[in-house]
Amino acid sequence: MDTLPLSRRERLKQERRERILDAAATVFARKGFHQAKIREIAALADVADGTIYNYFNTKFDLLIGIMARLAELEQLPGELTEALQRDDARAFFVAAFRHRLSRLDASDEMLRAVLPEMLVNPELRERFYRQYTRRISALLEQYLYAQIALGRIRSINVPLAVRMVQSIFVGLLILRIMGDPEIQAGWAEVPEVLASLIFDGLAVRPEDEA
Amino acid sequence: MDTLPLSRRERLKQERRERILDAAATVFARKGFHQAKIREIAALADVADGTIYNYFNTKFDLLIGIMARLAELEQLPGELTEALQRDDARAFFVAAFRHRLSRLDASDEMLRAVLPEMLVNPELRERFYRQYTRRISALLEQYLYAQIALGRIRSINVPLAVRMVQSIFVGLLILRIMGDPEIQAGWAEVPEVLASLIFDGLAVRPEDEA
Amino acid sequence: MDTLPLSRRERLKQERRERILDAAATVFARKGFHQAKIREIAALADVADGTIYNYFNTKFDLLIGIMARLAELEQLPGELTEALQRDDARAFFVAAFRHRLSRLDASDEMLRAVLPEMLVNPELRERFYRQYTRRISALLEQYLYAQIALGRIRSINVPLAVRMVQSIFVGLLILRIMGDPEIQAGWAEVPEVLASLIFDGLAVRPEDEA
Amino acid sequence: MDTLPLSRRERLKQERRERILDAAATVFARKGFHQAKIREIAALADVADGTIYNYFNTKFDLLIGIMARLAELEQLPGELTEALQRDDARAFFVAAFRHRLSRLDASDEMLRAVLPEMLVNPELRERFYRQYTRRISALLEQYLYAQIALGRIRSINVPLAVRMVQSIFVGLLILRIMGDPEIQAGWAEVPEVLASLIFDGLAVRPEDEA
DNA sequence: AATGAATGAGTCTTCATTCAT
DNA sequence: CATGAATGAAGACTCATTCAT
Repeated sequence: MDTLPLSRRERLKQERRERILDAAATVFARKGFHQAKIREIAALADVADGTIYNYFNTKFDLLIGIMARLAELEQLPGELTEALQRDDARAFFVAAFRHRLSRLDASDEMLRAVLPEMLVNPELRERFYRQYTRRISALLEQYLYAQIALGRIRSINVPLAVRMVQSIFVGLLILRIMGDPEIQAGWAEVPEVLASLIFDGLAVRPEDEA
Repeated sequence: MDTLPLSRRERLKQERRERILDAAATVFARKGFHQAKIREIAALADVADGTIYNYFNTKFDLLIGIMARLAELEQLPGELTEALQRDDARAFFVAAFRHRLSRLDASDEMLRAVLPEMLVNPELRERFYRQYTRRISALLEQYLYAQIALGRIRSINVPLAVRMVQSIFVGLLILRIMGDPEIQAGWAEVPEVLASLIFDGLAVRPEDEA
Repeated sequence: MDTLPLSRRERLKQERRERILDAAATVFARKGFHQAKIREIAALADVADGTIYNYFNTKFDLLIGIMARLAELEQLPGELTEALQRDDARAFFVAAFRHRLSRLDASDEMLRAVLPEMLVNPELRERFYRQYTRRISALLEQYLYAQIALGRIRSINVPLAVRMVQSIFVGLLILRIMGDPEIQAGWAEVPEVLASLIFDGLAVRPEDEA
Repeated sequence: MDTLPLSRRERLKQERRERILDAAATVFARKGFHQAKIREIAALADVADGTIYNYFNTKFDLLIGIMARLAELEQLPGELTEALQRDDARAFFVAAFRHRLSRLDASDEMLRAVLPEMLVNPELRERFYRQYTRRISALLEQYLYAQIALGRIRSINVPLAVRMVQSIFVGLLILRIMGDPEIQAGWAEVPEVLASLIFDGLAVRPEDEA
């Protein structure tokens, strides 16, 4: 966000901070927060143990740092807004799903780092919810309301439907972490199948029977 | 499973084992595996620290024990098989969803205890996947194939669709853990909305427009 | 010592006590006092853990019990007294050495059980010294003085010489515990070589040179 | 061995390591390996408990470290080689015995620390045997063979005789640990009496009778 | 007396954090 | 600021001993 010219020293500090966060995300994702040792993170970031504490007050703050980054990544999806204009509602959904999946991919490591601890730590949980989950919910709600207003999708309990769609993404992430082979093999097809499921529904339609 | 009359001593041991597992699930769910202290679990189970080790070799084995219980709970869903016979496919889905949600409720604490650590521990993950996730997937796949064969739902990529449905439940569980207020408020309506979403789809239907 | 007829019950108790001591000696010898677990001893003695405490107050008392047995074994060596009468002093020494070595063999397990802990525990050490080491020293001193009086061996610092001879046996025991292959291979020849060393000496004698 | 100038930090680390080993040897010698608490060792070495683990991985490794030191002390005995040249075989033996006894004195605490545990722990035993006992045996054997070749001592079963001589030293060490008063009082005379015993033998000689 | 499960004090070891250099 | 060794609090686990049955 800040693109002002920084002094060389400032820039180095910034870089080092990033290196530390990267390392932390990697190690947290690999071993979990509690199994991860500061020493490992320091080694991976190629700094001394103590140096980490010049950038972060506690090990926990590393998690907070990672989460902040995650939130940053959730930029306004200009592409989506564009897609929204298009006529084909189904195509929009496929695009939207694909977009979110790619986001998941991009932040996969960070999510793996943050998620498990979040389930367990109320403070982290609340932060995450405020900075991340709720934002996305709000965004999705807007989309749905808009689509409904445009007459492109049926009227539905929007807040709940949004949670379910979010649930799917969260759940997919977790099934993937769990190593489900079907998910891994079919990852590329997920957006299409998801659209088929959610947009078309499972019900047999008159036209299908035709 | 074994309902033979046990000696008094045997019965007491069985009970104590259960009390310990209950306590472990509660504390794990509340604080997470690593934050949970054996002493807390012992206190809650009203036994001495050492007693726990007469029943479980390590703290980790408590987690395994909880997971085994979870798997046990996944009995054959006789009710579902019944529901399957009914004509109304949509009603079946609502029933099925309601059934699974109630299962989630019943094992909520145990799931909260096991899930976070599972995301982080490969051994646990694999066990859970084998004992729990995969079983449910298989069950769901059977249902879907059967429903398709009966012409009650459209043909679809079954394995992937099943993962998505599972994802929804996993995701709902997690959103609920995260304390999302909409989920909590609308929990009772979830089965219906879910059916509407997945069975009917979001697409505007000709008849809707009528 | 007590050969009075005991009641059946008394006899069973006596036997059980012996079984426990045997088991303790075996396990102590194998793993050392601190590594040995009461449970192992109980298992080997084929009694319950708690039963051991009906016979001995503490684990340490098992060691004391073993030591008492060792002391009992050190009976008056009638054979030696006989040998003492014989003319051939050298033959006497060989016999005496052989006798003591066989004693070592007989109480090998108990010695292995007691010795290491003795080096470390002053109470045990003192007991052992009083009950065992000092007795043997006294016996040996008598022999030596007698032999010197009979003109069969040279005059020498008897107390110190006795300690050295004892040292040899203790040292041999330890080298054997350490698994020295030469000792093990040559064990049978030890008495002869020892006599050659101690009785004849290493010095070249005029008659040897002849 | 390494006498290169070390950085200040390196030197401090070296010193601290030595201090820890010293403290460990003292406490082990006093209480035995299992009775010794890390906390005591740390207190005696004037470091924090955790610091010990910056230098040694386990408590057991302290024992290994002590043993390594013991082995280091067994330098080539230049003095002995000299003594070997002298004509008087008996004087050589006295010198040799005195030398070894002084070695024992020097490493007394370390030996007390290591010996009892060695009798009980196969790994330690084997290490000690390889690094220490066997080396000394080999050295002694060389001496004896050389002396025999020089015609200064009688031909004898060298390997076994060497074990016996070693046994004496081991045994003396143990009798001393046991607090035998004669040994302690006569310690200074031991080399002479030992030479008298082993070199001259106990047998009455013609010249003695003269 | 025998049993064997319950007890809980005791200890090694880990590792986030501090701080002297 | 970077370093990395020192710190010491914390906790899982062991096992001799007790005691209800």
